[in-house]
Amino acid sequence: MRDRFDAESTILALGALAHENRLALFRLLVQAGAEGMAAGAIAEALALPNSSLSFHLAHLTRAGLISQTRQSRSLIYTANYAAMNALLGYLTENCCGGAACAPDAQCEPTSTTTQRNAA
Amino acid sequence: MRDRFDAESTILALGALAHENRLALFRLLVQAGAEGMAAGAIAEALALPNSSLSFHLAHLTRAGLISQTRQSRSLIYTANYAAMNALLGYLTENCCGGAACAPDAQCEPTSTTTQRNAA
DNA sequence: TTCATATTTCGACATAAATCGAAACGTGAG
DNA sequence: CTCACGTTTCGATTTATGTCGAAATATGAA
Repeated sequence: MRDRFDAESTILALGALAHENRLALFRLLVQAGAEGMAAGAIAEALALPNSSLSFHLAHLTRAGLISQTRQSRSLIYTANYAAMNALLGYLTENCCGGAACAPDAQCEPTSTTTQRNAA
Repeated sequence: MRDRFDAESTILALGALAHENRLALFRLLVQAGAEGMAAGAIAEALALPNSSLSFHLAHLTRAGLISQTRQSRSLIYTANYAAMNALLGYLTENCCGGAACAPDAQCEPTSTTTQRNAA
């Protein structure tokens, strides 16, 4: 994943997060850390019908904020911290005058297992 | 302006910024600093019809990201740095696991005149 | 192969967002 | 008062987004 966003990627990411269910979904995946969560577990946690959830997952994926890996029958989704950092980077650099802003907000997964974020 | 955002304000602000014209508009106002810009000047800079611009200005205002003051016949719009900081604060605190994030991105207007941001 | 499970895609619908000309509004000048 | 100016609101239209059941796809088990 690229670690800098341009205006277009930024709009895509902002739009992806600018929705009640998707913001909650992304936060859930952030909490879940590097292990991620299966679609079914997410649907249950957020009390969403599978088809609706799938729609939102696709939206966040398109924006590069989350990614997918298959684990047997389940599809595991994980938050993409690099993309989140890129988004914050763009906002602080381009929407705060560039001047008096904190250089870069840097975020890392609260990794609980052995796997690390290979984005 | 409140200096912490909750999920709802965050969604509103994200949605406001998640649009080509509005992101450009907000950036323009950030560059303009504390002096702000008149609606007409913005319309010209962004090459937008007045009515379209007005729609976007209202959207950003509703989200608390910009504010309005009258100066004779003109309406002057200025970026609301406090709101931007609140947004960044929410994102770093709630969407980065809270843990390994930079404490708070803090942004200040690149004030060129004597007035300061009284938000 | 046949079946159950996990998840996505499709289709139909409802709702919200964006666009922009024309008309209305507020403000100051003559 | 009347007029010009800067800006917003209105109205009509187009386009995009969100929702969710039902059907389709992919994986693994028996």
